[in-house]
Amino acid sequence: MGGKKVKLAFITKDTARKATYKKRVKGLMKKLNEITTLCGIKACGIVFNPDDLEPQIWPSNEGVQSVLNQFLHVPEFDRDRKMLNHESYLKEKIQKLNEKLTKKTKENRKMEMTVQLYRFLEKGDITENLSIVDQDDLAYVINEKMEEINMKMMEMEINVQRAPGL
Amino acid sequence: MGGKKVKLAFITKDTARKATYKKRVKGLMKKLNEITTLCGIKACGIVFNPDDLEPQIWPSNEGVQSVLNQFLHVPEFDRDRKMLNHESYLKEKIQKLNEKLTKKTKENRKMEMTVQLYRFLEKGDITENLSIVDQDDLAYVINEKMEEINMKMMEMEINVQRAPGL
DNA sequence: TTGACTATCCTTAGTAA
DNA sequence: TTTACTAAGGATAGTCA
Repeated sequence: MGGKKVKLAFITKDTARKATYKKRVKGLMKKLNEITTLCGIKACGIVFNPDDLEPQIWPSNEGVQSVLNQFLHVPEFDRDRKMLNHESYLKEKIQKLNEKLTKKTKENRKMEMTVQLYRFLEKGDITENLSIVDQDDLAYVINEKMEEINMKMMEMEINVQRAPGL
Repeated sequence: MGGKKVKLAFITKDTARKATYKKRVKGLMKKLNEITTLCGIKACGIVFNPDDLEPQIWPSNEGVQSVLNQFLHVPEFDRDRKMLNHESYLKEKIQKLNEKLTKKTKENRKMEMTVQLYRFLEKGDITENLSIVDQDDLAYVINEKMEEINMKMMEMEINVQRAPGL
């Protein structure tokens, strides 16, 4: 029935460890969002999961911005180009480029989702909550909504990273 | 007594906010430590506190660095390239090599991005980018960057199409 | 200011569907 | 595999020393 005390040690059982990882990453991100909101500060976290190869980064603002920074760098092109005169190497390069393209496309889709969420934040579904007239309550509802959206974004990122074939 | 439910909103009272900050940062770092141990992964957290000037980092700077260094130790690209001297060997093994190189390049690029993120967070453009807190500005920046990304993608497609004819 | 206390709320390990 | 549940342990807001 859950809730047992857990020894602070590596969980050897694979399924249990992964389940714990998922739950705790989610919890961590929530905590980060909370301290960010409550204390009006900036914070971020990075988790390197060997199973995913790709680090998980949060929260939203800095996360998005740093992701964008990464997009701006497309390294390795010039360095590799000199190898293109060898035919087999050329084919290999094409393969690499295609893979890069695929990856970029997927990342781009992820970005689009993020942008959509931010637009949703901007314009706001506040009209849903027309019954609320008190300003404090309204601000609170908005905050909760933002939290909800942030959590959804983070969950989406998890799902995207997990997607087979990425 | 304590334990009251707290609204997720900026704590305006100075002393209360600082007290909460202190407690929650401690809690966060503990959580980070736990997930690191339990799941056998690497993680780090950075909290920027305007009052402190120095960001709170877990684990230590050196710890974060060493974490990243681990990932930087991907096998050398040049070492594998030497095998390409003998064309016959290359043709025999080209398929395997393609896969191997592609995989390593991907890993390498991911790590480069990670390092960029770390640098971005640690020293770099934090102050620059922190100025963007307004949602409108953020959305605008995102849109701008997405255009740049699309341009890059187009460039990449052109390169891919050109390559076979070179 | 810090540290200790503790009622109350929160997180989550284990389980089951 | 994910989702839902919940007992139990954990985190912490308010308070006092």
